[in-house]
Amino acid sequence: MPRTRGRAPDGKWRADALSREIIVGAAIALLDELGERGLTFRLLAKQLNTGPGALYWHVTNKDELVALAADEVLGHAFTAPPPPEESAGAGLRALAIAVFDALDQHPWAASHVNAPPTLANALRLLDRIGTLVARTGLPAERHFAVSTAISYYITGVSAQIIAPRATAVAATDRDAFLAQTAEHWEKLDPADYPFLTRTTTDLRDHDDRDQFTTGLDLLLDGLNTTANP
Amino acid sequence: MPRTRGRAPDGKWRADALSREIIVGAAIALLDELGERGLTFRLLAKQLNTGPGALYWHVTNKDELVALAADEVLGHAFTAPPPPEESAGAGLRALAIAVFDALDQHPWAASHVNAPPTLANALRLLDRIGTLVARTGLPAERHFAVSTAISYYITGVSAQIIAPRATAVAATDRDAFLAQTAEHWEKLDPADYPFLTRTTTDLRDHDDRDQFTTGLDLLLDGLNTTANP
DNA sequence: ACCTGAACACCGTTCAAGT
DNA sequence: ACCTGAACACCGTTCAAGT
Repeated sequence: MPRTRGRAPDGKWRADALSREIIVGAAIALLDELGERGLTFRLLAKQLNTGPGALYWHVTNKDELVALAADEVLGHAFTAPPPPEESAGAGLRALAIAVFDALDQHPWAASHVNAPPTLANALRLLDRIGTLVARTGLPAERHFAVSTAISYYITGVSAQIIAPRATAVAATDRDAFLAQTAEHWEKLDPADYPFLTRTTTDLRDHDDRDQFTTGLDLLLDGLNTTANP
Repeated sequence: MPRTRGRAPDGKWRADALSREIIVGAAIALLDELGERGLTFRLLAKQLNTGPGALYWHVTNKDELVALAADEVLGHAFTAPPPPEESAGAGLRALAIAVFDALDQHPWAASHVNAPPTLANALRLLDRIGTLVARTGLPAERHFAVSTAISYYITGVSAQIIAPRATAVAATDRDAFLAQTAEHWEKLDPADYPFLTRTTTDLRDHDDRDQFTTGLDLLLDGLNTTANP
């Protein structure tokens, strides 16, 4: 797993040399355009003017490639510098929303951010959460459990909300899908599903980002009352 | 998509007739044993003494088959009848834990419980959550957002916690994986990762179920203070 | 209506061989 | 050290043909 660009035998840089970063970048482009099933080593190799075998010198296998691509995308959440002095709660909220928005741009990525973190940006995310949690009044022995809980919420709930868009093709399909699901709910027996049958308009009209922040704010409220009882 | 067993031309039941339920049941067994990649239409057909083509009469494709299998597994959370009269919070907590435990037994399933729900048991889960949420003092227009938030937490965070076990083979691997990840964290620069580098023992010793309930309790605390300010 | 199984159009991955 | 591309061992899915 080299971290530098290749060099031709004569010692000069090859303009078209492969590298992990170049491969991951091209993979992200294909994933955005064609989804996870559309990403193929043959196609990726063609885009990079090589054979499929060449990629395996830089990347262990497809699972690793997709994981690297997802971590790269997660890193987009950190482009803005962390705002200086705000409350821990506000910092956690801003961080969570930045992650949601980053993953929202690349729907295939959300379900590939794994826990516990081992890749650079996932590590960074948990560390930032932990540092913010440590700033609350919470006893130290609870920092790990609470920080990972928040981290799990961010990536897990983002994946739940965003993943359907990775299957449905375009953004326009979302409305059609929701309308169809709402119709399905309307046909259910109200005796069996009293809640769903009276909630179909909310389903049609809901906003994904609001869904994410609703649960997030409940979680942070709970953190707040636990830390400052 | 037939819901009944097949019948031979002479009108008698065939003992070996296929059905959606039989196929899903056999698929669950293979998924448990071999994981998602191990489930193959050829292998599944062989187990059921048919050819792969026969399965396509009962099931649209592999995605649908795995989704049906996951929903079936989710249904295990409802085997115990809902305890009669408890507080909404206690009911939600018990329900959430029942879902976690059900998915925990079939690690491949967690990441395939999709939102918004369209299959029977996922619908049932959201309806039960909604009914419990309606029992709190929360204004009606917030019921949908809060219920789905809780539902997303349950399935999304369960998937995050449980999914790694679907890749790692046995339960013994978990300790090895955590130890290896902890070693990785220890080698990080404390200047870059102040939180992670002092939290490695918590990582080694944590319990997955506690992780799940920690965030869940924060969320329910938040719900409680929001509903009864 | 339901099942059969060969065939199609792919995959991920490996590896001897090149430079 | 890095790249090439043919070859291996599979897949999911379709479909004409059977009962």
